[in-house]
Amino acid sequence: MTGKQFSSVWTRDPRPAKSPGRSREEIVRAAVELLDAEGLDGLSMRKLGAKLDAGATSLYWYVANKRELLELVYDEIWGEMTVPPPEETKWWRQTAGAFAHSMRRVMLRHPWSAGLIGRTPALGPNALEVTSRLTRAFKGAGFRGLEIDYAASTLTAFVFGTTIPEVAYNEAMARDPLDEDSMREAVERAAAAHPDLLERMRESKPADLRESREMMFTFGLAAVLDGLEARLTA
Amino acid sequence: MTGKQFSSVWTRDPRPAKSPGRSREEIVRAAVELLDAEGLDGLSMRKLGAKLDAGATSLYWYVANKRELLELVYDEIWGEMTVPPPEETKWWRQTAGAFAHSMRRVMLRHPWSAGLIGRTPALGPNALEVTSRLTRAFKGAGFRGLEIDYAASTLTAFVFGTTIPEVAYNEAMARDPLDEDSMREAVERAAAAHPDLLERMRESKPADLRESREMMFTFGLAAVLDGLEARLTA
DNA sequence: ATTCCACTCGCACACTGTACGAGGAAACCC
DNA sequence: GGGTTTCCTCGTACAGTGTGCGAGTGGAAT
Repeated sequence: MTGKQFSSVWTRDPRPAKSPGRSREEIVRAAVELLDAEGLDGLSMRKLGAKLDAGATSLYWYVANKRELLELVYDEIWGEMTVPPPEETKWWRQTAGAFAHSMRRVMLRHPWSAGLIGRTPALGPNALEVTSRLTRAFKGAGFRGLEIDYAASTLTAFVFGTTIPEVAYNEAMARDPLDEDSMREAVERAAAAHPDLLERMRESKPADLRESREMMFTFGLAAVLDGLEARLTA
Repeated sequence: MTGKQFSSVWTRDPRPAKSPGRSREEIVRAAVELLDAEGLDGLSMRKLGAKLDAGATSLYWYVANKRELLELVYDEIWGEMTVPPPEETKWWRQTAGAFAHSMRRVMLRHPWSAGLIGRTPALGPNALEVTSRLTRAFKGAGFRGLEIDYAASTLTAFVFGTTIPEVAYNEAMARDPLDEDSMREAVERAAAAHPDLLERMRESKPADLRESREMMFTFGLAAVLDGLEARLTA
């Protein structure tokens, strides 16, 4: 009553798509390819049109605007996440952990997704399926009422809160590769006034960056799951 | 050796700023005002110039490019976070919790910061000060070596992983206010095939959104801190 | 008086999302 | 057959973006 109607791609019915000319699926597929190749900023309606041998504005027949296109593409991401059906899993931590790792891997595989997650409404069928499984897993764990949502939110918040900086670093590095040494030196200079930070930096070798992130992730994940479990017995 | 030099605003020396005409501080202050008023997309060099009675390209004397400007305003955000010096705090959870709440409040106060956190290198003096205090707090808690970093990262990942969706929702709502009922109905229709999700939705009243978020945050924060504490005694 | 430096800024370029409306092509009805 | 309607494509245009370039200005130092 107070505002205008909520609108999303998932709200409206899609175009009938009778003729086999172009279709939403085709457009979304091309968009994902473009995004994988050139990142979120690399996706423009003109480029996407060109990739499909179409005029830029032709796409607007299938999609109301770019935001809607992104909503569609966003749901593809959720489709790539593998969450074992909680009913077939003995331990809820197994479901939750599998989801967390899968979500992180998907984000690293499609770095542009980091710019969408959390900012785009996740109402597509794939997103709902994942959310449903997660909900069932936490319910099966023993959470009740709102705490089911809280627990699920806490887990996903950790995953993408951790992964966004990773992705950002990767992307920046891919855009223009930086000299590791000069970077390290610059950071050390900036942190000169903070001996504790310098100490921390010296202890983390730059070589094992990939492995170090993996360790960081499993450490944090274990902590989050432990913390959730603690909330159960309380 | 393998790439080019790392460059950041914090790497280079700022302009001498002799004449009292314009200065970095003034520009950054105006940029923050503009960002608060119009959001991240609302900040353009032309608008910022106009606000300062200057041509758009005049700003490029003080700042190499827009990214550098954003690095500068980004550090302002860190400056607004209040972290009690860990040496004066009895319990590390107090420091960590205060930081978490403060970070969230700052993000809610400056919604545009959500688009910067995690994507922009946090090398400004304010960011370093906060990081240093956090490091000291976790060290004081008993963490050793890399786990100090892991613990701190886990905490901040949770905070901004949780807060980004909040901010995104607020911003979308501010941009064009939506009818709560139509939104709810749309979501219910989308989730029609998932009875567990419908059940969850019906249980959460829309009225107490603000309070519900607060509860969600304290729930998740407690879980994360518990989980970290568990890692200590292991 | 001349040179130099710190600074300002207009113009231009290539790019963005998308509103609009003119067209084509095929499918339907009489 | 002709006429009308529906689906679909796309050229053009508009208002905006970051920023490279080079010309210009005012004051201070020589």
